[in-house]
Amino acid sequence: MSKNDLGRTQDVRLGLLLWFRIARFYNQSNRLSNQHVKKWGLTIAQFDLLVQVGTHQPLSQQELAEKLLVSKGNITQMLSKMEKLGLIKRKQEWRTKLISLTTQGEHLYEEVVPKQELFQASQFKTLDKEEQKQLLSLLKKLELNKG
Amino acid sequence: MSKNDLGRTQDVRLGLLLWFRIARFYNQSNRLSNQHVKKWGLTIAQFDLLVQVGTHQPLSQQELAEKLLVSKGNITQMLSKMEKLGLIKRKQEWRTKLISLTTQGEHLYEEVVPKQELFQASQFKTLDKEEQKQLLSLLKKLELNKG
DNA sequence: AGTTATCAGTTTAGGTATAAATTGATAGCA
DNA sequence: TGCTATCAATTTATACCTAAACTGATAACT
Repeated sequence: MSKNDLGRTQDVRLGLLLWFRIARFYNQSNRLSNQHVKKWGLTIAQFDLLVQVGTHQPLSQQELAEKLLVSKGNITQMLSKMEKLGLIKRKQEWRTKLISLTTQGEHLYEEVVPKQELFQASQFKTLDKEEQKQLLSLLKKLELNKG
Repeated sequence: MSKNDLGRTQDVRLGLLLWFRIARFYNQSNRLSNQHVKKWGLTIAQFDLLVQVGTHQPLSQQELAEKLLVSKGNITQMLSKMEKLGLIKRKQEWRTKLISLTTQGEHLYEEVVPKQELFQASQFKTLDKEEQKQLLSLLKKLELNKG
């Protein structure tokens, strides 16, 4: 194995380690968050949807899918469920359906969102403010990958 | 709002931003990886399982669940599928079942794993080596949260 | 031997997600 | 008017994942 190959192998290993750490943190954090919002009968996916609708209402299903980074099909399914739960409502407007919170949805929003956000943020408490900023800037740089 | 509250609000916001960035990167990376391993008829979950079995065989389903950070029930389901595909085999050994790759599984492993690992690692290419190490150390610190 | 605890794996029920094909409505042009 | 493009949302088929209850086998103690 040449010196160059060795270098590349180590780069791959570092990349894999990074990937593994991120996946591990993400999954664990998700599990914890799920347990947390269960108190209000919600799942994390439903909570995220509640936040986006509450923050940007009214908005189309298309927009919602983009904000939540999921497929349109997924949105259709989740909205059906949350419509049944009485948390959101759909209103046909030309070709699109505008989504907004019901009164009940608004109440839940006010009740849960601040608490869950606090909880979410607390998962980074082992890092001080400087480290958090550093992490954020590295993550931003990572996203340049997209194009 | 007091000066103190303002500070706390900003901490929460930073935490939320971090969470959002990580989720975004994780989901996107997963999607891309899924597209990549599809060439070999695999999904990312199946690929991950293939890697763990290939690296640690023979191992029990319990151990496999721990390595992959998923539930035992999930392992049961995935193994049934991959057994049908002829990639892995189970062997009852006392109370546990020992999992290992079939010949076909071995072949696929040799074929796919190096390529996919290269692909996985390449997702961090917008960071230089120093930045990658920095990111890794921040992520490690994050994991202390667990206990 | 008989009772109880423990533990690996399975089952069940339900939530989340995708890709790909389809529907149905609007828009724009021949 | 009629044809075609387009586009939001839905449907379909499939995969992943969990929590919680259950099964069945071994261990371990009296």
